[in-house]
Order: sequence, then C-alpha cells, then structure tokens
Amino acid sequence: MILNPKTDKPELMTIREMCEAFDVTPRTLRFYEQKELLFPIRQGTKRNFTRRDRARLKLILRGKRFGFSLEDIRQLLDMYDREPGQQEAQLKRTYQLAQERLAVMEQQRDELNEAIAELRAQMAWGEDMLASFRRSGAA
Amino acid sequence: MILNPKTDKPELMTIREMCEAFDVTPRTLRFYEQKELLFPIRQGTKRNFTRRDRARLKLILRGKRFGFSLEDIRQLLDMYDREPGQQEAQLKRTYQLAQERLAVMEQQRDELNEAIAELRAQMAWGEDMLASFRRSGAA
DNA sequence: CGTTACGTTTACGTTAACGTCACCCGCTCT
DNA sequence: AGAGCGGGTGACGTTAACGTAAACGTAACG
Repeated sequence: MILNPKTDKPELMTIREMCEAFDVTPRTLRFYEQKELLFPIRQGTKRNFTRRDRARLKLILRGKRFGFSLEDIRQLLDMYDREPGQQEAQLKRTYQLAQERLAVMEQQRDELNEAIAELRAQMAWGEDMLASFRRSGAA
Repeated sequence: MILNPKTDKPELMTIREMCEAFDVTPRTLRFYEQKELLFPIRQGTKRNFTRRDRARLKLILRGKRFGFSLEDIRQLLDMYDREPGQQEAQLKRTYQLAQERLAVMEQQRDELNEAIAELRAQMAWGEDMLASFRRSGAA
C-alpha cells in the first residue's frame, strides 16, 4: 500500500477501505463506477481508488444529501473535469442547478410543515376523544 | 343516476365522475379497488362508487399527503370498518401511528432545513466566485 | 491441500404507485 | 352496419439506487 508522505494516508485504497471510510457498501462503489461517477484504477480485475475518487465520492454523498439524483451529480462532476476553460459558465450552470434544487427543497419543507400542522390538528382531536373515553370509565 | 334528496348529489358515481371530483385517473381508482382500499358496487362489470367510497377516498388522499403508504392507510381504514367495539383501542392505535409519522415528518423537515442551509452556504461561495469573475472582466 | 477472506462478474429482484398498451364488450347515433 | 364512446381486463413497463444470489478467482494461513 503506497502511502502519501505528507499525510501518511494511503494514496490508493481498496474497496473495503473505501467502504469503511465512507460508510457505503461495495455494491454501491461498483454501481457508482458503472454509472461513471468513479474511476478507480483497475489492476487486472481489482479496483484501486485514488484521491480523486475519494474527492468525488465525498461530493457525491453531499449531493445526495441535497437531494440531487446521481445523474445530476454525474453531470456536475463531469463539468468540473473537462478541461476548464469556461469556468464561469460552469459555475453559473452549477449555481442555477443549485437554485432550482433549493426551490424544490424549500417547497417540500413548506408542504411538510403544512402536513405536520394538519396532522397535529387531527391528533388533538383524537386526544380529546381518548380523554372522553377515559372520563366515561371505559378503562 | 340516483340523487340524494338532501344534497341533490348522486348517491352513486361513475368512475369518470369520481375522477373529476377527486382529480385522479381511472387507473388509480381501479388500483385502489384492487388494493382493497375502495369497494365500488359492481353492476356486472362497471363500478358504482358510493358515499362510503368517497369518504374513504378522501381519507386516502389526505393520508397520502401525510406521507402514509397505501398499505398503512388500508390498515387504518380497515380498523374503522370492523365492527366497532374497541373504539378506544382503535383510536389509540391510530393515534400512535400518527405520532410515529409525525416524528418521521419532523425529522425529515429538520434534515431538509439543514441541507437547505448547507446548500445556501455553498451558493454564497459560488456567488462570490461569480462576482470575482465579473470584476476580472471576463464578460 | 483445504478453508477462509476478500474480490470479481453477471444478472435478476426489490419497492411504490401507478402508466401504458392491446384487446374486448355493450350501447348509441346516424 | 359502421363508428365512437365509455368502460373493462390483464399484463408488462417505469423509476432509482442499489440488494442479493450464483459461480468464479486468488492469496494467505495453517
């Protein structure tokens, strides 16, 4: 295992090491490779994940927390890979996507809040019913 | 079409009428029947939806807004159908389910809020980048 | 040499809630 | 009689993100 002289961390990691480091299953990493989200170096049949793969995976997982689909994430990641020459255009595109996502998320949150309020109201009603049961002695 | 003397609304409704009244597709209603959520009267092969079906459908759609699965909803609906004799137990069960759902929904909302905040921070960063692009004259 | 551990590939299974398609039936208008 | 309309019944398709199982390789341990 080759270590980085600065960090003493392995330059290349096996699938197991990746799984433990990022708390994902091997299946997930193979799946991401198949979907062209990761590009581990293949030594024969085995995978060696590089720093680049780790950086990408970190972004992938963050993207998922944001609710981006894997396909969205792949496109964003790819943009940053192409020989950067239109940095600004890329950044704008990313920013726009983020804005759209943000709008969706905020709407979801609002709907969720509405549903929560409605459900709370129903539950208050149910509580009254239960209280009346108790008063009527149906223990 | 038989009308209710009080409301002048049809006692029985066709699948089309139901679709318009509740903004769902025929497929959805057939699907709900198959899943034993609705029990329209079958005249030969055609469906006649009763007041009871409409009441159930209303609850089904509300339940969906709350994030309940159709299976959850079916169980709740069924509880209210069985010869009511343990009203209190049923109500308690419903109340408990509602509490669990509420907890899930609130957690989802909180996570969403966190993700929104994180995404906002990233976007502020991106905005700075864009601004610096503009200052550097890369129009 | 057997087994254990870790890795691989291929390919089908899962889940929810319908959408879609092909084909059939009966009524009504013209 | 033909043409629509409205409804009906299977049954397969869709989507995302993996899970799972089968069958194989290979390297080290004892």
